[in-house]
Amino acid sequence: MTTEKRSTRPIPLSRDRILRAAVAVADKRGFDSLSMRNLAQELGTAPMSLYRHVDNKEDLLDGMIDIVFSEIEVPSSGGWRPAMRERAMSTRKALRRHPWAIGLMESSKRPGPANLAQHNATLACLRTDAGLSFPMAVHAYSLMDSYIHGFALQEKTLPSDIPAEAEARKEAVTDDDAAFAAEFPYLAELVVELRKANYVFADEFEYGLDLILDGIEQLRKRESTTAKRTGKASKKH
Amino acid sequence: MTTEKRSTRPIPLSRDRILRAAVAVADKRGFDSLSMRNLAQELGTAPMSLYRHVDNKEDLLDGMIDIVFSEIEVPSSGGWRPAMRERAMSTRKALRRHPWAIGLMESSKRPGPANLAQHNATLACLRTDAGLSFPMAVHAYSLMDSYIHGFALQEKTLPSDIPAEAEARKEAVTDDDAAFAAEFPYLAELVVELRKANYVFADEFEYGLDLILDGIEQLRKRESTTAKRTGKASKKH
DNA sequence: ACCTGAACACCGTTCAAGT
DNA sequence: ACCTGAACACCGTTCAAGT
Repeated sequence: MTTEKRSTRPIPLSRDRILRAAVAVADKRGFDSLSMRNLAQELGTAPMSLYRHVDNKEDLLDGMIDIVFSEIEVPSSGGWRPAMRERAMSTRKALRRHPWAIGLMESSKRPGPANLAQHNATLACLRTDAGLSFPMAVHAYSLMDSYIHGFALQEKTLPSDIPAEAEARKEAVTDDDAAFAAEFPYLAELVVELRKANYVFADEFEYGLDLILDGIEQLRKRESTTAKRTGKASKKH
Repeated sequence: MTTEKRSTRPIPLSRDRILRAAVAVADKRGFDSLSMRNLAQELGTAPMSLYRHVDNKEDLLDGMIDIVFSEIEVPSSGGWRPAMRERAMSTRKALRRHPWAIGLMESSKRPGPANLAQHNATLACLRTDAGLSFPMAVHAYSLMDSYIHGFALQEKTLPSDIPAEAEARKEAVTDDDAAFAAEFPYLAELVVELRKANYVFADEFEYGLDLILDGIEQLRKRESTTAKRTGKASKKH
């Protein structure tokens, strides 16, 4: 009897359950098809029932975004470089799982607890483990996150693993193959070369990431030698 | 009389006029408030009249995006580095003017002529002026565009010129200032330091850009010495 | 007091009725 | 043949009517 009752009204609605369902819908059916009505149906309730646990759709999105942040590994100890590298890889993986979050993670007017914890831990890593001055830590942070989110953005909309140009050309072919090659010779080369090399854009990520980490490493060295030269005045900045 | 007639039916509708009006609406009133109905009203026509010049809303967006591409300076000759730098700055400026374009420029399934010309010229610059091998040119391209678009993405949604954390903290203050500083000490430091330094996020762009250009410069050097060592075999790759 | 169906002001797009 | 108003299937959210 208790079982029967449970099957009729399975699980009580809660903010957490709503948020997780919303993430699942956005992942599975795409962000555009996530609507309050749609979500309510998924949960077996009326659309208006959601508004008891969620202020409005913006609030719903804020909650969803913090779930994504909670899936990103906080930079561990054991050297700033592997820690920052791991964080970058983890962020990219999370954004691959939840591509709809890419435009939204930077905005969120009232960042959730996971968001704050993630940012705090990353700053701690750059300041303490990497030993960067405050302005340098901000430079490094901005640079890395721009790259990570920008890469995720490019990756999101690439039709397959072959860049958009390849697709473009495939359509242009119907018009005039030779004319395309004449007008855009370097794009034509791109298509041929990428196909020849069995290119996968996804592999590009680590290449750029390591180049950036090298650059930050250079900053560190430059800064620590300056610090030695100018004495403890450097600690101020 | 002719004047009177012209004032009643001012300018005939055209694809170009529709696209420019759409860009203006998105710039001025925000992307979310750009609707076919809204746009038609702006142009003084019925919503359905637009469909004579535009397949659907997706087609409209494709056209708008190519207008943005047309505003980006094609990399000029005179050294790969200033050329690529100029292109980056120009792209960032265009994305600042049209923030709604950020998520969309990478996607566009059928890239427009300005898009193709821009990509072709950039590849030409990397291959010919910078003298990079094909795979290295792709690395450099992916890296730069990830950074540029990622930065634009961060910049778009930052409430003011002060990072989101500052705003977050401002709200957290109402709760408990000391508790926030205890839980997120590095974020608390961030807020204090940024305010002290009169920090403007916009200035961050060139710092990261130059670090990346330095990295690409390194790649070039490494590649040209390898080329010397291994002879013309390097030309193959 | 709590919950929620109907209603409102919007969408993009189809389609048939008007010229 | 061309153009376009009404209509359709959707939105997020308000609000008053139901319990």
